[in-house]
Amino acid sequence: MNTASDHPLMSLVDRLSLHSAISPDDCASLLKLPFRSQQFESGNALAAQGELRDHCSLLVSGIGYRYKTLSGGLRQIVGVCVPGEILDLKQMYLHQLDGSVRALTQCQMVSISHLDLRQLIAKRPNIEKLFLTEALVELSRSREWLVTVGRRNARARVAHLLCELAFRLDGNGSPPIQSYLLPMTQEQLGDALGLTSVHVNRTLKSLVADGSIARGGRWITILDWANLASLAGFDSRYLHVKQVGTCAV
Amino acid sequence: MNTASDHPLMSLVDRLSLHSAISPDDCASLLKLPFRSQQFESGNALAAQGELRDHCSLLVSGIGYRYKTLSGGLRQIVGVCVPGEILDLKQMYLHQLDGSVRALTQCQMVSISHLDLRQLIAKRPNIEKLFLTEALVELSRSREWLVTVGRRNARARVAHLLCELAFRLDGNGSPPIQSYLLPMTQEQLGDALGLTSVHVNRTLKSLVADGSIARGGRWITILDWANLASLAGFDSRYLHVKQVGTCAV
DNA sequence: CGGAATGTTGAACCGTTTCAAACGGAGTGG
DNA sequence: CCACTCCGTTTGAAACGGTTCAACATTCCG
Repeated sequence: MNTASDHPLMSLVDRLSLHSAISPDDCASLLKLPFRSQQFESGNALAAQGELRDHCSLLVSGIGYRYKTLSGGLRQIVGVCVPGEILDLKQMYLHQLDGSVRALTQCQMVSISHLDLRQLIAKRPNIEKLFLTEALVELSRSREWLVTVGRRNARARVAHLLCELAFRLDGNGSPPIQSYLLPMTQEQLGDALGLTSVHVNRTLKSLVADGSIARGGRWITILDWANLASLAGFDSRYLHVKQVGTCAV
Repeated sequence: MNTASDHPLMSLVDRLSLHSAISPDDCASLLKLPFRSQQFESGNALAAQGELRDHCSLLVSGIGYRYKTLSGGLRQIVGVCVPGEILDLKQMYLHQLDGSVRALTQCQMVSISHLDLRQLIAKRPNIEKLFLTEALVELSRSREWLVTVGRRNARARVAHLLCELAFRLDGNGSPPIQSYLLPMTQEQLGDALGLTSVHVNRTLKSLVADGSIARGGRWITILDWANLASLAGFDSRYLHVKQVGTCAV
């Protein structure tokens, strides 16, 4: 089900092909890009250092999160990053970065120079179209997240995030996984959902109480997908994943 | 200060050039696109009808808003649209639309066929780069909005939106305007900020009470920009507007 | 083993919502 | 010109969802 290959850039190809058709030629030329690889421990900032300034960062394995910090020290997590995502496209096109990215789990990241990427795009403009498509999907996720935080109550917020993670954590467009290791603390869940870690805790317990999920440590099992999804108001279309499996919701 | 031209597509060129450099050739070829124009009254859905299905919609004048509706009837406004914005790029690249757009004021909209646009892009790939840049700026705004709704209290939320509107409503990259007609009802403000219209009302009054703003009907005057911006935690960089004026904040 | 980070629980508190009623202005028809 | 209606705004009082603070339990990790 997953494309078998240990080439780091294959993660990018896999991800792009979730949302668009990608030609063999485009794929081949992407895989020819020069890159430098780095490892990051959980909790560290996912950012290229020093001489890699004019580079794009690609998350190859592991999970990360995007966040912004308020002056008062409050933090809002604005996105979860999965393998194949380019972490700082914005910097390449806008020469300015707002927000930061950190590793939730141990991560492998790859740096590709803007120059190489621009040369590739000049030769194969379709690559830029793929990037645009990715940006639009990310925008779509961001807007749904906004709905979650703005208009859903705590139970629906937590449920919605659990549903999204079930779809995204294995990252190959298959139906939602039914059981997974939550990659974030309850405090991070709170920062993502606009809640307190205390209230996230109580909400998780209430979801367990009515049998929607089961929980062992950070291990989440979705016991009743239909119930959880309806409670969350979850409609997977906003993820814009070309359905390959047989997933109703 | 505004580019003087009554060609509808000039609004697009103006907007694109807020965030990127745009060559005279690209500009000229954009202006040659065939289009069809439509008017919409305040409150109406901004969407091309029937035979204009495979078209992109460009907002030429007026203000609109994007929103998503929950099953329970609750609504979250996820963006404000100003002239020059393409309303449904997503549909062109992802063949699927989530969310809707409505007119806040009377709007002029122009439709451009996907086919024409694709042909233009094939000839001038740089146009796609401009669209990508726009999408990234919109993503940036969407994330800041998420911070607003997730982690700011009611006063900061309202203040932040007022600051953003001061920057965007006249739409040509100049310093924030100090006085403007709020294009939305308090209920719409609430739907945008994840608040109740009742509480928006009280919050506006409290902003008036401490002298940050003045208000006459829907007319908003920012009396103390520094105060309002600091109260909101507003940092205009997320708008990614190439500063032309002399604006500190 | 010890210490730090994360998770859990209770009780009091507070920002925001809810509900309900009244007010104001704009537009319409008599 | 008045009466009427509609829509948005304003105000008050009560209720609620979520926060805060603080203490304790647990897990993780060196």
